[in-house]
Amino acid sequence: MVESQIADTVRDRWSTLTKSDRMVARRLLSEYPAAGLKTLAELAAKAGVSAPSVIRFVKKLGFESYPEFQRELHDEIQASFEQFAETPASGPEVGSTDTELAYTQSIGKTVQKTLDSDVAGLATTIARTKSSVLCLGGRVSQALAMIFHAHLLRLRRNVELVSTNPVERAERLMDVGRSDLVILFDFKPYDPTAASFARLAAENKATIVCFTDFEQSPVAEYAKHIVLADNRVTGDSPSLAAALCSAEIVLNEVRAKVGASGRSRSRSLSGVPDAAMGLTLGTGKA
Amino acid sequence: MVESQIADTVRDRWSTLTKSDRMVARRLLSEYPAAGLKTLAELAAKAGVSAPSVIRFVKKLGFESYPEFQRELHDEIQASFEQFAETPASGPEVGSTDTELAYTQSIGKTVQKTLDSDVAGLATTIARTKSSVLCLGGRVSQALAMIFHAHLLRLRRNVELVSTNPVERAERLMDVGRSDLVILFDFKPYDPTAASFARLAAENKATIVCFTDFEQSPVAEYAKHIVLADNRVTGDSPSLAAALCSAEIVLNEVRAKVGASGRSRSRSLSGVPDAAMGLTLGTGKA
DNA sequence: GGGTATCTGTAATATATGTTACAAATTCAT
DNA sequence: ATGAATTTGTAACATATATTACAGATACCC
Repeated sequence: MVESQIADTVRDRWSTLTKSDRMVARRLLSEYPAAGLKTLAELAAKAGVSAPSVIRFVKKLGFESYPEFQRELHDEIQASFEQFAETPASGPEVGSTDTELAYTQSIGKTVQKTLDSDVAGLATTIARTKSSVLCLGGRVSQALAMIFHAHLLRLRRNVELVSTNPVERAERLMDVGRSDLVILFDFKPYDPTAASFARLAAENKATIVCFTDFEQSPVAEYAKHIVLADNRVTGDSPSLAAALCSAEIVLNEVRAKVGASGRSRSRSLSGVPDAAMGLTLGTGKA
Repeated sequence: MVESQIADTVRDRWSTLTKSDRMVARRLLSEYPAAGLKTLAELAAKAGVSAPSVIRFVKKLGFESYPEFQRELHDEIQASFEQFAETPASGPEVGSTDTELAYTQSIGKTVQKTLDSDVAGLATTIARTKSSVLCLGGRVSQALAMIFHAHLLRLRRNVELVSTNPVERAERLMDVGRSDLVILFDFKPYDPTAASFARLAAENKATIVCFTDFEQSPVAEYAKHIVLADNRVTGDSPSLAAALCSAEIVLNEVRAKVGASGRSRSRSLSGVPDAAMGLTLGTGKA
């Protein structure tokens, strides 16, 4: 299926969108493409913003006017329909037969998407050692936060893994401020705790980074940077493999940014018992 | 293919349509569905008829008005998109970047290897509810153990995540016996704690399962089942993405084995957690 | 904390849109 | 062919729509 050009543009420019823009974007993506076919006033009402905000949104995406935006959308829909009409009735069944293909496609899509997004900007933000970094995730995705934390620890200081314990989270939240960078991993089924944490952290002016799936966790609304990963590999159960890939890509970018300073830091840690993680070991033996 | 309700209606009523009606119908079907998304005047012009003719046409199809006709069309398009969203991307390797290729190849190799091994036998072992299951990993790979544990918890009972704390591990070890299943995740650089744990558990006649990389952790020596995953994606840093894939594949196999009984268990767990978290975190200042 | 810049909603406005009424054109039966 | 029935286009109209200008609100930066 053709990747949606407009939807992609929205996701790409996410970091440049204002609060109202994002409300519109969220509504548009969550009911794509039908939401964009409605009238200006209707879309505005559904998104919970005023009509001019929608106009500003579409103009920011590069369209001259709302009607022009709709024309583009029509073309896109038409293209999708025509493409699908050609497709023979083969291959909708993915999961059970060819797991390998499902995985490689999912990961391929995710990696491509991650590289297309503003990884460099995100890496710069993360590499900024003046801020403190807090890593946390949902019930399952906390594991990703753990991995991210473990690696980032070797690249910069002031990196912290926030416990899954709600009480500890609430306590930690009291000290979150402007100079903090909150990195959240939240995949469907979304964790309400994560959303609460993000909201309150955002109210305290912290910078939010969100790793989530294409459906986008509610956390994404508060996020300055969003990293998307496909989590639907087979029909069975959501996968975090692609998410881990995108996290690793970001980490590699941060590693490149940090460069020499990070390497010396890594060396200084290497004497700690059983803490070696081979970040600088390359292909050598342990 | 999706069945278009509106297009079908048009074809059904073809015999009742007048000359102008048919001009509109032909135009609509030949550029379906985009033609119906345009304004009344535009569709009329394209069809070569007057605006009122289009109105009469849609009313004849059973719609109250032209806007209502469009709303129906929107719903239909939305339904189609949601259905298509689940189909995989067509091109497996087109315009691939180096990173993307590295990941897809690594994962492809891993998945293939995992499927070739005795996943079914491993899944049967894991699904055997009489035994207790202990999940644990190394410094970083503990995260994989967490994910595995979180998912397995929904499929069977007596699943436990062993802390990374060496003291707690030693304590837990005292109760490990013949009926226990120890699932270890250990990737380079290998965690000596994991190896010790495996050795002692093996001495106590526990069954060992080991997820590791191609070089094979020392833990593999004691293992009844070994699941291998490639961890060298780029030169930068070892990756756990492929390992996660293999873990997910095993989990899916267990899920298939467990079947109905696990599903009811999953349902009973779904509402429980996070209720208190919402109370703790959700009542912040506005 | 005060000043600046940015964002957002309200209200006014010109335009476009769908609809209706009616008359001209076409079709069909006799 | 002629009149009745049906179909179609023109023009007027009320409404809805997208857009602009402006001012209040908010966020940001020294």
